[in-house]
Amino acid sequence: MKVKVNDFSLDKTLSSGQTFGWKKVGDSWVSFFDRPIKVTQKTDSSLEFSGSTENMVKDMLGLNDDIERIKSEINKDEFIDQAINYSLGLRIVKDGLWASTLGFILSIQSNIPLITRRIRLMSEYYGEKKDISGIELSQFPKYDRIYERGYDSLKQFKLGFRTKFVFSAARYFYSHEINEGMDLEEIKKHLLSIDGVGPKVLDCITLYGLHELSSFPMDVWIQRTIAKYYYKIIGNAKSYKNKNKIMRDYFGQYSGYAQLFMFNYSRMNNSTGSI
DNA sequence: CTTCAGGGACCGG
DNA sequence: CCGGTCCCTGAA
Repeated sequence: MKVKVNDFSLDKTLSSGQTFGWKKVGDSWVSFFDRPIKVTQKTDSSLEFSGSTENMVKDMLGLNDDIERIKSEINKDEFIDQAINYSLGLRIVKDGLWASTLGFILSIQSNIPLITRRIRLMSEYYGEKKDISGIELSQFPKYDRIYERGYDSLKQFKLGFRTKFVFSAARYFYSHEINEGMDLEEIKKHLLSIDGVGPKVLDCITLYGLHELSSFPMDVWIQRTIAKYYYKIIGNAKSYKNKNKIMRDYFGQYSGYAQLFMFNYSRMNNSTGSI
């Protein structure tokens, strides 16, 4: 099936470090969260997909966002204007609660290639395997499998201090009902009670997992960037919470896109974060 | 060989 | 609010 797109780059979107559940095979990208999906960008304005409905695929890839309006709303200054122009085609994904929780716990003190590899190895061990038109896919590791196979099984992935975080998250999802239909504040409360989910990881989960576009995760790169270019509005605010509020008030309801563009832009000159 | 930083969280003071 | 510590990997 085909879908028309504009201002969209599948490569940029899926390799930008916001999602770790997609793999590039040839010219296509494949994922296996709940079901196997294959997406190929044919031209700048056309996408081909299989394995899911059009609306589901568009939802996962941020294609239902009014990108033109978003860009115009967050374009508050010259710096963000540069970041926007540098990030043409980049969208915010929607990975769902569990996938983003696992991904961003694994992202703690790590770089993108390392996170991607951890997810791949875990998928091969925990995930169901399926053969889709010649491509063998392993399912994204599910929390119930992780929990049931136990803590010791996790050690083989050498996650360091993240091992207990991952297990804590798996156990929490296993024994609590959390879903996207719940009130956002209630979801946040659940997530924060997981050992390994702090303010930054929480913001990543709401932004890239739930597609809550007003979230503004602040990693070390964003913190350096705002210290350099936004010191005037940051003032003497120091805590994560205070700086976060200032930036969200500044960029508004689509702050998340400002964050992604800034991250993408700041990562440009960084070798360790390269793909 | 050693050193150091990588999309932080947690704990103690 | 601040500083130390946590585990592992890859680059220098």
